[in-house]
Amino acid sequence: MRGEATVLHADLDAFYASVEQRDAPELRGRPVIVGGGVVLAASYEAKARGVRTAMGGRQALQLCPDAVVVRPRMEAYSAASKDVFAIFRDTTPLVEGLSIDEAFLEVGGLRRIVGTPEEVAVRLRERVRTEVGLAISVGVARTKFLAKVASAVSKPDGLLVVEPEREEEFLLPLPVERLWGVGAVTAEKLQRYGIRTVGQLAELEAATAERMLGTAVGAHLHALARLRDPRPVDTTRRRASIGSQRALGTGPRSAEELDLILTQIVDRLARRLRDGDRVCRSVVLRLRFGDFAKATRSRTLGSATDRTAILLTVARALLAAAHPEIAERGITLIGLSLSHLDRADRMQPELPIDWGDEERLDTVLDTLRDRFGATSVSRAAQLGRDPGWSSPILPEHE
DNA sequence: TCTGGGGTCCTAGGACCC
DNA sequence: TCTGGGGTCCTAGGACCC
Repeated sequence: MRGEATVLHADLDAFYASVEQRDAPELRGRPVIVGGGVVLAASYEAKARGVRTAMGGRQALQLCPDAVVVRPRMEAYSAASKDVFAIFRDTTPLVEGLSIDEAFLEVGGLRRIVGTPEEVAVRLRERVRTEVGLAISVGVARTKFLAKVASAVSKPDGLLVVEPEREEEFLLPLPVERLWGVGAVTAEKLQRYGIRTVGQLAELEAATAERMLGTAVGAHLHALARLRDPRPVDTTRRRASIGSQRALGTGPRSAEELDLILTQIVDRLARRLRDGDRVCRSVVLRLRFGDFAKATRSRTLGSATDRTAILLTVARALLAAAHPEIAERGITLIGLSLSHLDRADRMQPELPIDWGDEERLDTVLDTLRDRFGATSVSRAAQLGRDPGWSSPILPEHE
C-alpha cells in the first residue's frame, strides 16, 4: 500500500512581480520585471516573451522592450509572505516553510473536520486570492517531492492532485530537470549518458546512478525517480544561517570603501540576529574576484555571539587576510554569512571577558541608526576601529 | 548570458581525540 | 616509539533552489 496524497506544496506565482501588480493597478496585464542589473522576478506577461529569473537586465529588455522595470521592495514582499503564511498556519499547524513564497502543508488529519486534501487546497487558494490578492499554485501528492513537482506543473494559478496510483504516469515522462536537485551541471552529466527523462533514470540500478553522480546525489535522485521520498513535513526546521552581500561592479575599490561596505553588512546582519533572538558561532566571508571566481573565508568562534563589534572584528580579520588576493585580482562582490545559529537563550555561558565596550557600542549604533540611518552608523562603527575594543577571540590574526 | 541576493546540502582533507 | 580505526570539528569549495 502506498498511502494517500495528503501533502500540499503551495507556491506563489511570480511572487515579487505579482505583489507589484497587486499594489499598482496600472501594471496589471503588462510585462513587469523586478530587479535592475539582473531579473529577480518576471510577471507572466514578461515570461511569455522569454524573460527568465537571473537573466541580465539588458538581455531581458531586448526580449521585451516594453517591460516595466521596478525596483524590488523587499518589505512589501516580506509583509505579503507573512500574510500568506498566516493563512497556511490557519489551515494546519503542520507547515514547513521552504522560502519566502512556498511551503509544504500536511493536511491528512483534516479529512474528517474540513475535507479532502483537494478540498483543503481549493479553499486555501481561494483564501490567498481574496485575503491577500495573490495567485498561488498548489500541488497535492503522497510525498513532498511529488507535491512540489505537481505545483510546478500546475502553474500558473493551478491546482494539481497526483493520485498515488497515477504517480508513474505523471512523473516518469518528465525531463530530469524537473527533479528537485537537478540543475545545469547534473542535467549535463546525465545527458552524457543519454538520460533525459525521469523514467530513464529510474530504470538504472541505484549503484549506476551513484557512479554517474556521486554517492549522495546519485542515491537521492535515483530514489526520487523511483518515487521514494520518505521525508515528512518538518515543522521544526529553523534557519541555519543568515547572510547579506553586495555586488560591486568591476571598478577598483579602496580598502576604506571595502571596510565601509563590510561594516554596513555586519551591522545589518547583527541587527537581524538580535531581532530574531538568535546568536551565531561562525562567520563566513564571501568574495567574488575580478574574474568572477568565488572564494569563501571562514572563522568559527569559541562561543556564540550577537555582538556587532565582535562580528565586525572577525569579519575584518578575514577581509584583511584576503587583501593581497583582492589587490591582485580585483573584487566584484563582498558578502557575509553567519552560521551555527542558535537561540539566544541557549547561549553558552561566556568566557570571563569584559564585553562592556562592545555592549556600549551596540547601544550607540542602534541609537544612531534610528536617528540618522545606516550610513551614519557605518561611519560611526569605523571610528571604533581602535584596537582597544577588538575581540580577544581571534588570537591568530596579527 | 557579462552575471542579484537570499538560502540549503554535500564533499573532502586536516587537526585532534580516544 | 610506532601503529590502526573511528569519530567530531573546522575550513573551503561546489551544486542547487527560489
